Amino acid sequence: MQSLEGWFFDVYIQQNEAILWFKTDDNELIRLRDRYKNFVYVLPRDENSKKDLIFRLEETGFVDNIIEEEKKTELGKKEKKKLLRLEINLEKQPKCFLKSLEKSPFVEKVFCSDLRHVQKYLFTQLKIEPTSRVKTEYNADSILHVEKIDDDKIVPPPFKMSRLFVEQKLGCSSKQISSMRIITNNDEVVFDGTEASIIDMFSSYLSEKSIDLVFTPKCDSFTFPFITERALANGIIPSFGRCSDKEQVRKQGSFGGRIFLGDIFYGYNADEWGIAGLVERSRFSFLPMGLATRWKSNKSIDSRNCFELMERGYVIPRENYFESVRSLSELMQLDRGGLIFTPELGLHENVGVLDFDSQFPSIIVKEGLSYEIESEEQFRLIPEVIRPFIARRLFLKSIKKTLPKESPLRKYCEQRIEALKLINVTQYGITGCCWNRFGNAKTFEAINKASRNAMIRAKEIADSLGFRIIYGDVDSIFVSKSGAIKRDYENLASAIASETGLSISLDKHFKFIVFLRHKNDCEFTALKRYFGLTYDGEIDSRGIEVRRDDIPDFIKEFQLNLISTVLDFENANEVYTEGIRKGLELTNQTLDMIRNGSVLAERLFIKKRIWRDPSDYNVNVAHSVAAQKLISVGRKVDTGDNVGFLYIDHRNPNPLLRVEILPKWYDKEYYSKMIINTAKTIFESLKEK
DNA sequence: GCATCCCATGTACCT
DNA sequence: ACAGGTACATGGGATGCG
Repeated sequence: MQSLEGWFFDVYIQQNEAILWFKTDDNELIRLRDRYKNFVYVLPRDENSKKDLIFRLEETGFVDNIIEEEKKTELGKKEKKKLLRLEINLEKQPKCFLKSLEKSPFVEKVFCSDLRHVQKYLFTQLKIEPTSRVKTEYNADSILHVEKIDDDKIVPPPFKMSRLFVEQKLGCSSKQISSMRIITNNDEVVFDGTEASIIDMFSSYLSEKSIDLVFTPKCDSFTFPFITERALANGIIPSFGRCSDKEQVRKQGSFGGRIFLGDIFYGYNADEWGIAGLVERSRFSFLPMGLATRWKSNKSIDSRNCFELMERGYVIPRENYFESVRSLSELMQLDRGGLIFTPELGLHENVGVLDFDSQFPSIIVKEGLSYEIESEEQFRLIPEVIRPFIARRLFLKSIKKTLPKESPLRKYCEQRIEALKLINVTQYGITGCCWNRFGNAKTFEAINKASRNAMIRAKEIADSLGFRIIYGDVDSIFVSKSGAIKRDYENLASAIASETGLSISLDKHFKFIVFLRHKNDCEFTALKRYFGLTYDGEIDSRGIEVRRDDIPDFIKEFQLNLISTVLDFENANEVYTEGIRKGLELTNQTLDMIRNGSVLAERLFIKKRIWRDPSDYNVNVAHSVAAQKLISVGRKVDTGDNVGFLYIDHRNPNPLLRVEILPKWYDKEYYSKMIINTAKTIFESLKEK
């Protein structure tokens, strides 16, 4: 018998076996095997059907074993039902068999049939989350025992990740690889030459550097199929794993000891720090990293839900996409989302921003809100699932405070916090979602209602203590009281916290904050748009040009400078007089730069995302024209890609001549207007009073 | 023929 | 396949005016 201590790196199912990879503390990857038997549960229509069913199942040869078990079949119901557990032989490719089972007249319902094998193995056999720290005992290459070891370190497991970028040859009729660029931590290598040599160098690189994770944009939809196809075209049999296990990349990116990650990195980044966040997501969702980067919120949370339920004796119903039909009157009184308090236009001084911490997750836990609203049991799924992850996030937040700024440890910590934040908050989003197999619109509405009540309560308390509500959006309130200091706002937060039972704290303390005029409807104040200066000297803003990725760098930099120029004074009066005067000066200087052509065209690039196939735009909008131009020079553009362009002649009657994808010159009039609009954002709600 | 208004389209942002 | 709420620029047709 041998044993190892290290990290549970990956797992996939091959035939009737689970293949597990561990990374030891000596940086060695070890491949071990474990038995795995696929199974589903069946509820027969009645006693007679059961006998018929068992008889017929034994004849098919798909089923190795039939066991009668008592299981809970419905969330929130105590009742257990007698089910048949069918153990299915995977070598016979039982897909059609499962379909016929669902349709069989003897069968009332089939359970656990739409879980992946790897999920069934993890949830019912191994019961350890991928990426966990483990101690493993094994004999030859067969697993005897795996045990989880607590891991509360901030540093993630030492998985080595490379980022891969594949470039295509332009202008060729058959697409070919022109080069590959690989970045591992701070080392960058570029491979070029013949396709065969590039692919060869890539494979060698992976094994020589002992890379564990490969991240490449559009892995499944483009990059991976592309390099595989090009390898084959060059007579190379693609091998990018550490062993010759059957290719699994299409399903979950597992390649025998190496994982090609998908491109979902919500709340964290696909960089050297991002592994910490990825590990959190993988552990939460109880999925190997390949799936954790491919499955979006609904499926990831569903995965954790299924694990928790199976642990408690439930079987998993099939997803069904039919939401119960609602009458018009029901739809009319549907509970809407969060509450917004409309702000007063213009400049405010001394404003405190109080934020409920993780408002929706906290409400779910505090009120015990879950899919099973009228449950017969104590157990509530969503609170049970969220609670430990709220606690973990709070723990990490407290650690973060002790870590020096810019330190690697702090970055790891932040990534973990971000990943958990996203998981926790999307729990709310999926409660009423029709793709959620447990979804329940009433639950969604109950959470909304509780959120609004908390806001209303917060407002009442603030009012009663003499604070003025300046603005509020879903889980934050902006309040002011003349002469109030930081301490007063903190006390208000405590008062609200003890009244509502929800944690709330002072997030920012603005010296000046400006709420803006609605540009389309200028009688009103715009929501979700403001800028201001805190007592710490930080500029903060929402919604305006500086916050937008489709605004050129030059413009954003100008607006940021403008805000500091205007607000950098002791009192409101000075802002209205000196601030505005200096701001106008800056605006005119900047306009001159645009008009005399001294701004680099590169700095005026506009970046927009393409949300549909470039060919089916109805209108010749600038970014669609830019996409068409990129395609015409051989570049690949699909939905989700960013296109960069700049206006060269925005009034040209031919939409194709308005924009250009290469920086040559720019339309001075267009960008002057942009500067003016950007300045207007700052000035227009300031000028009166 | 031109300016102006309104509306649909399309994208991005906020929590 | 996470939600709802919101702002805004742009293009293009309809409308009005001379």
